[in-house]
Amino acid sequence: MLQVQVLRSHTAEVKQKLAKKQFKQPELVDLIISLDDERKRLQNEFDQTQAKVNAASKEIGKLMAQGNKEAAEATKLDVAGWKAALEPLKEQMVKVEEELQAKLVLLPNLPADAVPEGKTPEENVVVREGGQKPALYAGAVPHWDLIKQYDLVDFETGAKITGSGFPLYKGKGAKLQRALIGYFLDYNTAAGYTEYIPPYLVNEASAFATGQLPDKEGQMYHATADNFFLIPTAEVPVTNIYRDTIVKESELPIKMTAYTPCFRREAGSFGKEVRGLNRVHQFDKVEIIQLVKPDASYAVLDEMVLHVENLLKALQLPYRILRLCGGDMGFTSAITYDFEVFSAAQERWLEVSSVSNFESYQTNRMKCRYKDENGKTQLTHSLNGSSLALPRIVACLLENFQTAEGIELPEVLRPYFGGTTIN
RNA sequence: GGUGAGGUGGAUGAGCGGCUGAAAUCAGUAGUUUGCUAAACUGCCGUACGGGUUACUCUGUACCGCGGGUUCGAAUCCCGCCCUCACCGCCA
Repeated sequence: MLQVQVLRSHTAEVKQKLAKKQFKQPELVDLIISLDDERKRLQNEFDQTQAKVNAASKEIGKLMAQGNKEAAEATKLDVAGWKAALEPLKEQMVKVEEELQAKLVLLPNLPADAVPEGKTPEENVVVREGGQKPALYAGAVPHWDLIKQYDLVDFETGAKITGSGFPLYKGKGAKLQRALIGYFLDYNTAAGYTEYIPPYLVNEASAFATGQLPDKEGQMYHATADNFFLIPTAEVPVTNIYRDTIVKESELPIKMTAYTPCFRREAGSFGKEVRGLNRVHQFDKVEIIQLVKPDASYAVLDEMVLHVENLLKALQLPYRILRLCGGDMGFTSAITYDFEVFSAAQERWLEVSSVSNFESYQTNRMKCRYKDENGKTQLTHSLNGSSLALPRIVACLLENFQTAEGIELPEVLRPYFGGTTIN
């Protein structure tokens, strides 16, 4: 979340940036500042009264030790009076603080200057394209047909076991998943990312820290008996490794990668858009995450974009990189690049990665800080990106590399797949 | 799941109603000295939110797993919860 201090010192600028993100309640900023004023006032009054109580309590101890019982009893009466005053103060303080917090989490992150103006996905800006769109042979079909033809994924049985959107990978389909995960992780660790296998369920505090709560609970599966949430992305458990920590400056940047299944309820959409592997409730993804010094975060963002781009190049997939406009960005992000690959048989661009800089928005919630060279404690910046999400990569691989004889996998995957062709 | 023990600052670990925001040791850090692939000595060394100054300093409050309670006063007593460890049970 945003820091109240920033709202205070750059009020007009904050409102202007919120508008770029299509945020419609600029008056919240003023409300938050006035709530914070009230909070300070109450705390000041509370602290001063509490200080009197503390001083008197010490005095009582001394008087008792001297055997001056009368004076001690008299002082107790004073204390009783102050304590009576403290109670309503405390109540108000808690109330104001809760309200302040409740309002503060409603403010999305501020967009970076480089973020284009715009409301809808149509206004996203294509930064660059790469790779070659393949010329498919005459018999080419969409991936859902290929999946049937080669018996790679059994959606019907997945639906029987759980529900629609829970694919059952099978045979070479399952092996391809494993190959991709292995390749992606090796690619990431070679670039200096430390591999993790995190828990796939998280508690409320973790879901809050990365911004899934309070307002995206509808997106997550909720294990109510224990109040755990199934992770929608590895970002949640992995970023939370550093919740409530102060790291040394020398430890930065912290680079982490993890494969996890991801669970998303994705309520409300259907049809061709979600056919086959285009959109599912459970999917596999390898994520990269960095915690860095604030002044480094934009260079790191570029580095991560390049990292993902090179991965797509290695897979020989036609791709394009979009800079999302203010209205299409996520709530917690300061700037986001989406990566799309061209699924040749569907003739559609499919999103396979999203790389974002969150600046200090997540780390402020998480209380992830570092000590700078002056010994001052500062928030780190956090970034993450998919490297990569599997289902749409699979869809694209199947469609783009199909031949009459089978699917000829790109070079880099062959050692992991243990073969060259799906047939 | 059952039983028992325990959760104190970066680590180990003392304190078990007021002198404790917290001993000691280690680690860290700044310096002094001797000198050499290091040792000795000295200082500093938690976080958050305030006040005041806004440069350093100064000052208030809160925090000893979390939340409540008792008390003039709680790390210290009581209750609930969470977590860790050990043993048993069950199990991939």
